[in-house]
Amino acid sequence: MILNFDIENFIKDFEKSCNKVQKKIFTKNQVITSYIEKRNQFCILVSGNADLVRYDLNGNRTIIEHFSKNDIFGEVFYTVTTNNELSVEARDKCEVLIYSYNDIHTKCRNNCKFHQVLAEYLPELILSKVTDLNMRVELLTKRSTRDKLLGYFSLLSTRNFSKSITLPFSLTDLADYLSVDRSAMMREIKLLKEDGFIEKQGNKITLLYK
Amino acid sequence: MILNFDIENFIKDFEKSCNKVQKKIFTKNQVITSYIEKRNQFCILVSGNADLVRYDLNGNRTIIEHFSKNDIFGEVFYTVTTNNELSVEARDKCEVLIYSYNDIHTKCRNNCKFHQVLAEYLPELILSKVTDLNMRVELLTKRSTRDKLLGYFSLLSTRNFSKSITLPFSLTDLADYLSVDRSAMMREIKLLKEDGFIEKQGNKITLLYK
DNA sequence: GTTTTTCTGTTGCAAAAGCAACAAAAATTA
DNA sequence: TAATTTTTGTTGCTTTTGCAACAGAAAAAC
Repeated sequence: MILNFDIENFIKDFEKSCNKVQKKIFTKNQVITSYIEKRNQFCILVSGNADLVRYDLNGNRTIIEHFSKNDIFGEVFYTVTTNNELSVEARDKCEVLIYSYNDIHTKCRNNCKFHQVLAEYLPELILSKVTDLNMRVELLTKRSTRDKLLGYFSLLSTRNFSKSITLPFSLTDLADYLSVDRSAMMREIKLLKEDGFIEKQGNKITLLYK
Repeated sequence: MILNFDIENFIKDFEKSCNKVQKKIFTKNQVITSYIEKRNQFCILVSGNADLVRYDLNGNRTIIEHFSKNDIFGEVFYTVTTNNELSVEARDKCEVLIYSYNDIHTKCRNNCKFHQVLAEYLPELILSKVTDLNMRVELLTKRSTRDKLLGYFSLLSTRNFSKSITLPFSLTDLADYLSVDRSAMMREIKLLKEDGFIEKQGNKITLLYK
């Protein structure tokens, strides 16, 4: 997430100014949080990578969202229904700020600097999440696996200002992210190579089209 | 969208206090706005229904989002890429507030009441959009047409506190919203009836499960 | 009230995607 | 470094979905 302010510096300066905010460190594969109804947890990922994951009744795993530095998550953003088992899993070492977002109008009792600054930047943080989610919807509404793959690749390409991209996660995870069967996706990647759309070595992909 | 404040009253009181805000009325099938890069339009739907629609190169139409009273939209929320043709179309008579969201920190020069109140409620408005989008992602990541349909039906059912629901749009639109082929969706609805999951008369559906 | 348009419901066939299973490669852990 | 686990790549077969086309119903326009 690209922001106009440096969240890391902001945190360094203020994290100790409010005792309602917790900073926690998680290691790879640890569950950072599970989404539980009626709790208003709000988290900021200060460093590392994490995924919001759902396991459905058929055993399918879906990566609902992928989080990297500066991304925000937590059940404030989610209407939790009982048929979902949602949790945020650390992909690598993660530093996370956790606090409860009860009401934007209720200022922190301490009237601390942390909450003041956060309140100021909150709209931008959340707005940035909205644009992320809209891109996600854009991707998921593509009708075919091929279009999902090409859409995802060009998204990364645009972000990195380069025709060469490095996938931020494994192909297994990519399938769970695009919500398609892994083997079917692998087949489609092979066809994309054969049809001259892409070149691929490991998790590095070069776009040959447009 | 369910909010803690009444946007309609808010608008009645303040809409004339700021000359940068426009109120426009649209009739059925009119294009309210097209998403164009680098313009920061922000819109509030005061009344009526509208859809954010994309037409892809294969002629497929997708309803990216469905908007009703109090929903917000505009390209501030969207990273517009050139391969998308996105526009918001009025489903019926729509009252829309339109203004430019350049920077949350830049206060309106007039220092008007409108912008003051809006700035206060903006986080809530946007937050509510995030939860909407998350539900949309939840739905779109379902693997089969059947699961998408059942997921959508239970969503409406939960919202209305009733096992009987009335679809907010036509079946043709529903297919475009779930991003599936209409005839395939109709077949699946038939199977859901035959399997005793639902009952259907017109656009009213009764859930028989759970 | 008639015409025109849109929507619903259905079907046969084609194409795409899912499933299952396996071997090889790579990465991780012991 | 060896053993174990995870990931990648592949394929044959099955199921699901998409496409195209059409008729009747419903809604909208005239």
